[in-house]
Amino acid sequence: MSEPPRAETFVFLDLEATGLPNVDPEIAELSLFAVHRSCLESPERDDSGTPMLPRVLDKLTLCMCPERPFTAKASEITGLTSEGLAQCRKAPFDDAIVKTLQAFLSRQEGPICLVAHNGFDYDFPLLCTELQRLGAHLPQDTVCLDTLPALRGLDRAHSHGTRAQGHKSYSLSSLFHRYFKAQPSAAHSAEGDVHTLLLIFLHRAPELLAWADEQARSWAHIEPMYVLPEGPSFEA
DNA sequence: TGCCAGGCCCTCTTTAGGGCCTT
Repeated sequence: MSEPPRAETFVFLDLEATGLPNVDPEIAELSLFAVHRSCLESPERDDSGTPMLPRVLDKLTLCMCPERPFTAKASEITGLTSEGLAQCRKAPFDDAIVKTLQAFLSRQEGPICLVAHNGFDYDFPLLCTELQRLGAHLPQDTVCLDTLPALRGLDRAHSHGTRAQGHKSYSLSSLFHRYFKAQPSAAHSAEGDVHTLLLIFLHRAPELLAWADEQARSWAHIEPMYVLPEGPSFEA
């Protein structure tokens, strides 16, 4: 198998949605932080040596009102409700969102690598579902990196089969706590979780960049989480 | 009443089971 193209921009991504894959969820909030490769290769650090967020950072965060209801748990942890989003006159994930997303990505030097935690099983297929519903596409050379299997794989390689890994948690908050000895801020807001994800990435940037260069998957290979039933569309 | 993901990983494994991870 040939190696993926070397990404020049990494777009860190998180979605908040109406539930888990078992309920065919819809996106209610998305957040993207775009960081050029050069800023990840040599991150700035504070006096204690902790990596800091790059100064040059494009951000995009949008809320949208899904057509289907939130599960109780999804509303509880995200703080989002259909009523609240509707009250603020938020439209669903529509063509305007797609255009904004595409414009955001077009500002970044390609190829782009989308980065999400558990992205292969959640964020990427869900975003793919919403884009497919609208007949929209991302740049053809876009690739994706899932930090969950990447970090597990890196740790496994380091442990050399000594079973040192045990039952270590690889949730976003557990990783952050392990690396920074602190609780992540604003958990389960899309922007908060992207912030946490980016700091986790920076903590192990050289390894993750090398992982991405070898193992990032083409966006074209991402399958939608679910396919919406065929039905008449009365939209103009 | 029953509806209620799924691929990956670990171990008390491989003829399997259970938990993680995302909202």
